Amino acid sequence: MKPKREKIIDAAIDLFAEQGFSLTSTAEIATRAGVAQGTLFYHFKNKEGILHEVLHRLLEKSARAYDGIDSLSGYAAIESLLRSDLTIVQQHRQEVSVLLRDINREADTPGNPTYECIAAFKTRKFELLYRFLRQGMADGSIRDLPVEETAWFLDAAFYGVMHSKLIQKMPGPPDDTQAIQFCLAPLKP
Amino acid sequence: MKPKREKIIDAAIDLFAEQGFSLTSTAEIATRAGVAQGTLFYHFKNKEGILHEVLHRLLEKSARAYDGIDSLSGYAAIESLLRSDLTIVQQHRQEVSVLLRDINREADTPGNPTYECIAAFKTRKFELLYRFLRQGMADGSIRDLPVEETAWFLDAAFYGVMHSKLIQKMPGPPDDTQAIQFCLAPLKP
Amino acid sequence: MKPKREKIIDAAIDLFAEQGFSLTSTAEIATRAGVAQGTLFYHFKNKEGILHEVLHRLLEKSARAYDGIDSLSGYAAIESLLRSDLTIVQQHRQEVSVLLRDINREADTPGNPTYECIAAFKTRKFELLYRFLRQGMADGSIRDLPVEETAWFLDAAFYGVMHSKLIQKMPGPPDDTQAIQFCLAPLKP
Amino acid sequence: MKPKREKIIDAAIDLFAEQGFSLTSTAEIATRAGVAQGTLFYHFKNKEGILHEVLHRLLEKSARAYDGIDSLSGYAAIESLLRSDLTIVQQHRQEVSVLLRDINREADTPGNPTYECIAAFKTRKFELLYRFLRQGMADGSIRDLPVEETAWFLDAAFYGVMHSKLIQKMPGPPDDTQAIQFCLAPLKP
DNA sequence: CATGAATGAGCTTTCATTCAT
DNA sequence: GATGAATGAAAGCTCATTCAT
Repeated sequence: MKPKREKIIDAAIDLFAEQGFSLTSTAEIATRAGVAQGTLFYHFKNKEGILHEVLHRLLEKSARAYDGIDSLSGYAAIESLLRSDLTIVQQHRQEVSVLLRDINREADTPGNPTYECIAAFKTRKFELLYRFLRQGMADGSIRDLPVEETAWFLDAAFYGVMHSKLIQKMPGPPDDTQAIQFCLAPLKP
Repeated sequence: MKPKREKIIDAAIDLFAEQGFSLTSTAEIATRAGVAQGTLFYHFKNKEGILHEVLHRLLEKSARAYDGIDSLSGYAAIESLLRSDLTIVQQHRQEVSVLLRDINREADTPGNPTYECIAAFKTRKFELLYRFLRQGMADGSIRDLPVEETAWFLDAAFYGVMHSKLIQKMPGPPDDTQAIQFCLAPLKP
Repeated sequence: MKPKREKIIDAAIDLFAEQGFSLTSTAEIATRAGVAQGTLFYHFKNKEGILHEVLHRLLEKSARAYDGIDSLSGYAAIESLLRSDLTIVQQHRQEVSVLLRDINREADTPGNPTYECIAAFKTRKFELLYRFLRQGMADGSIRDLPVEETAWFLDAAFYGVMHSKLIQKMPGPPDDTQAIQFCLAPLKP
Repeated sequence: MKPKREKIIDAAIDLFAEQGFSLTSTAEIATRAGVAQGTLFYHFKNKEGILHEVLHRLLEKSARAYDGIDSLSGYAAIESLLRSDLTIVQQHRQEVSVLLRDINREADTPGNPTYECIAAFKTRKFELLYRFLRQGMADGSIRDLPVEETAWFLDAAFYGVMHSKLIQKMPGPPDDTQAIQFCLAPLKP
């Protein structure tokens, strides 16, 4: 049988994804996981600790997935980066939903470990976006644009697309490939 | 002096925008508004009722602002629509922050009046997007694209841009005009 | 009918005196006071706040009672001071029990308002003890002794006597007058 | 290496002395002792059991130390008895702190083994005090006083002195010899 | 001997809401 | 119109203790 620690995480992911962090009670998590309330606090420091573990795992994996991207045209690298994110989303719909819901969450203040976790990931992502954008402008695969603002838009648009799809569940979304093409449209020379 | 009802709404807007709905207590609203706790429930059915009024006013105004848009090329109409939203954002930063924070909020379920309010606005917005996109493809100002998916993207990207700016407060955002150009890039023939 | 705030304090005094602060639950206080649990936290910031009010009132009264002492021989002044304390004890057995029990209590750390309250009282008491001891040595009613150490002993011995009587409930205590004579024995010329 | 049982007791003594019994958790004891939580309950029936062992050892030793006192003037015997206690305090500051803190503790009710332990020690101590006081009054080294009340005061004053010094940590204490002289002052003929 | 995962009763506190005035 | 005292359900969390290994 799965260890109880994992059962807690699984239950929490589902509940956080459906209802958000603050509307999910620890009692609910315990019930869904099939463990006693106290067991949550044996395995995790507090409720926040469960969220942290979920997001930490997700962001670690996301960041590692960026490592493979390389030696392409700048445009193709950007495209790969978005595809990499998309793959994570497909594999971890629920966890990503948790992230999207609670990225701008309560107590999400510098010093908070989860905040730092997210900030570190964002920093890494923007480093790559900057590098690839510059590379693309050099190799001609991307047209001339202000690097910082463009990276900002790519991140924001991708966030919006994922949020509309996973959280707001707006009907009639484009398929993933097309969504990426839309986001990348401003880069085309 | 301002009627207490308005003072409550003003207080609630600020607090919801800063902290989100669920982290703001009714006691906090009462204190900030300078009224007694009971007064909130004299003027509003419940806490949700305050939020509803805030969002209702905002969405009414946003929808009315769409009325002026007309008789342009399809592309220019879409651009006007986004500019209209942008104007609202500039005039009502705080209220928009509330909307963005809590659009995917607790109890946001069909039947809930606030949900219906948002749904009605979205329906109206998409109607216009569909019409203008078709118009633009007919008049040649927009290249040939699947209407529904494109509208979906425009809405999602705009949401992402506003969220990054107002809620996540990501550094280095493009200015408003450029942000709109980025969103509209896929439409260019 | 007594206001609920007072009923809470009365209930708390009895329970704290019997069981000590940390072994008394807020549920118990509420039940004994005949109010709902939430009512405690409407009237007091937290459980500690109730204790603070109890001790604050007691120490204020004790300190005020010192004001009458004056214009006697040093020895008689010291005696009056101990009698003053004794009168408070007789009038407020339960509250004094709370103080004796929890004077060396949990979280009783500088900065804590209750701690400061007790510290201020002790400072006042020692000021008087010092003054009266010096006066007594000058007027010959007290024999020559190191002032600081003697005051320390008077306070400690009186504490011990009250503790044995009220908390430890040791059998066979001397009557109050005799207890005071015992404490004062070292002062006799 | 020390057996784990002893390491647990050592850890408990320190923690109980610093924080008191009820504010010290078994988890804390286990950590400080470097053993697993379960190990506590292998060696002791429950948390109370650890306290019992600590106090039992201390009181045994204190009582044994009384055995040497004899064949002196009554006054000298009383003085020896207090000195004996003082020696124990010097050798076992921490354990004595535990006793002073928790002598009037939770669940300290007849029937409780720790209570009986303390009661037995007190009985023994008072037997000696009575005997020595009578002896002193007979041999003229102590002036005529009611035996029971005087013994009561000696115990209470000594308790107060130790409490002020070890627990309340009042500044400016007399040295040990002087403290004893103060306590004994009422006995002087 | 010793472990440590697991428990569940109990704790203090928060808070939206009610209602007599 | 407005108040504020009062409520009670529910929250997150602690902790002594048990038990299979």
